[in-house]
Amino acid sequence: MPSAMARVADVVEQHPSAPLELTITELAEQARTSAATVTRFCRLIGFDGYTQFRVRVASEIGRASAESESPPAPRPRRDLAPDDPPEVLRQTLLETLVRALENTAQALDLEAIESAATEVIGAEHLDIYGVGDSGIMANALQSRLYRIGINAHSWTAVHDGLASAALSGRGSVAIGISNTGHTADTVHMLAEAAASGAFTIALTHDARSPIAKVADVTLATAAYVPGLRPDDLSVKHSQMFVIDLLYLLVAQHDFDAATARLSATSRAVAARRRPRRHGTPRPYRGIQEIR
Amino acid sequence: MPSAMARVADVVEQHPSAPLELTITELAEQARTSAATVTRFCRLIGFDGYTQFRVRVASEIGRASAESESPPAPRPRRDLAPDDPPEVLRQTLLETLVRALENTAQALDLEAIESAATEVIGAEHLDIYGVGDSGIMANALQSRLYRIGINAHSWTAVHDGLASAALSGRGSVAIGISNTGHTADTVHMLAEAAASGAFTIALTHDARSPIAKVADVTLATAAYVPGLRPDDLSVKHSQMFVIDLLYLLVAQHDFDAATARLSATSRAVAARRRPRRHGTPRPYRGIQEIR
DNA sequence: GAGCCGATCGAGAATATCTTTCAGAAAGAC
DNA sequence: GTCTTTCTGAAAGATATTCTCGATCGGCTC
Repeated sequence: MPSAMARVADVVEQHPSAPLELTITELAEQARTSAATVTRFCRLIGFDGYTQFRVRVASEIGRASAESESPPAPRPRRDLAPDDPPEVLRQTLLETLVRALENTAQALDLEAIESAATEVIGAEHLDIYGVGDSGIMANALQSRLYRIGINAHSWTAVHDGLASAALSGRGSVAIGISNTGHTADTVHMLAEAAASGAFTIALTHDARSPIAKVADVTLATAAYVPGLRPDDLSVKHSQMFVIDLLYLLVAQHDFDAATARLSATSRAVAARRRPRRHGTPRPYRGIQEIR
Repeated sequence: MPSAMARVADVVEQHPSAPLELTITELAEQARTSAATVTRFCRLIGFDGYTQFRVRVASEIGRASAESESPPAPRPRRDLAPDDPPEVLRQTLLETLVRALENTAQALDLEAIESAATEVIGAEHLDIYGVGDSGIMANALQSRLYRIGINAHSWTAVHDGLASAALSGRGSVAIGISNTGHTADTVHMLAEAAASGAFTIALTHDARSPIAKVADVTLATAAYVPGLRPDDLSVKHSQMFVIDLLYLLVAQHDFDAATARLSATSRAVAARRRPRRHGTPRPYRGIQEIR
């Protein structure tokens, strides 16, 4: 986030009720910036302007105070600290991840993911690019899609990926995965695929990053996050959530065929299993929630 | 109350959220009166003006909605259905995953994972086994641990894994990942490592499965789930949660060294990035939550 | 019934608040 | 290095809110 706007964010974070008491000009002074920047800040985080932002803040504060009066004391948001005992670590991690998933679900552009799913369904050829950690995600997506009959390939090395991208054409679809959206290799592969005529989909945290610029459709894996770092644990969960949903939308398209194929792969894998100790394996029943 | 003001009061009573959405002029129109009267009305009931009144109304509404939601509508647990519209799919998936994470956190044996972390920290040699989808998780864990200085290898092919397992000995640690706990290859690799003298850790959904029997420590990724199917989307999130926590516990052990190493890998990767468009990259500050 | 008084009201002026525009500065791309 | 793009605050512009003041109305007294 640009620094002047970040200062506004800081002030709001420090004094959540500031927007209620201050005019836009006063708030701007607090943040050592101009009213114009405050307006821009409100826009950036999704409001029409300062007034709407203020209304929302007021409503949140009302909500928070109502909740704080009722028993379940909301623990303050905590960072992970090096000397946390395991119980705290577990709880903090859980809360962080749950919040990340909720944010991701909230921010996800359903139209974008639907159109991505439509393209994937109609694809004659599907490449998935990702390097490093995102390469692992690329593999996960590939293996999942493959199992429901989508002829996907995942490429985690730039040379191989570029070769495949060059072979793309009309009817091809390419998905590039990059947390930061700045990973040169991935951007390169996706751009090459686009140049060859493929429909391109970017999966990234930053909807304004280079990879988003070369993509026809961008799936943001979370709302804007300042200071993203490569080891952020929640990032993977967010990415996987988007991948899950994409997979479900694709599988939905031809539900019966997808479950039949899953059943077949399941049987094939079962032969490599040690027998169960009790009960008989249940018949495959389709894409459902586990209990 | 004078009649014009009473009309204002009526409008507000009928549509409590009206002041949030309407300007003072619009609200005045609704009440068939003038803006001046609305201001007088706000004064009459004790506010400085329309803006303060609006803030208070927003806050009250937030409070009310918080209370009405208070028991966060325990929506009946839903399965994913083939004809769900995307909004429902998103929400159902979110709820499913959140529940899975909560269950996993709840069921996790902290002592077990602490002792696993201790062994990993002291390991001279660390093998991670997993095939299929669990192989992807094995890779994810390996890459994470490697980056904080744990000399880990992941093996996703049984022959290679067996070779490495055979080379294990005292001071070696082996982690086997298998959803079902019945994957013959993974069980085989872990058993071989155990036979060679390695300390063995199993990561599985089923604490009573074959893989758990050959392991010194078993980390259950959730309570026992009958009828596990390979495409269950929540399984990966649960596994990843356990992996995250294991990683954090290991990283905690030597926090400074871990962050220093992460910083180094981060810098190395940065060279492969396209430069950022604005702002300077923040210095690496350790394992913290993202905002 | 006429005249007076105070309460209430709305129109428009005055002010405060918010948004947009614009041009310079800074950062990034090439 | 140059050329873009992005970010920023100042000031203009637009809008929203409040204030002023004269008009209206109902009730009261004479």
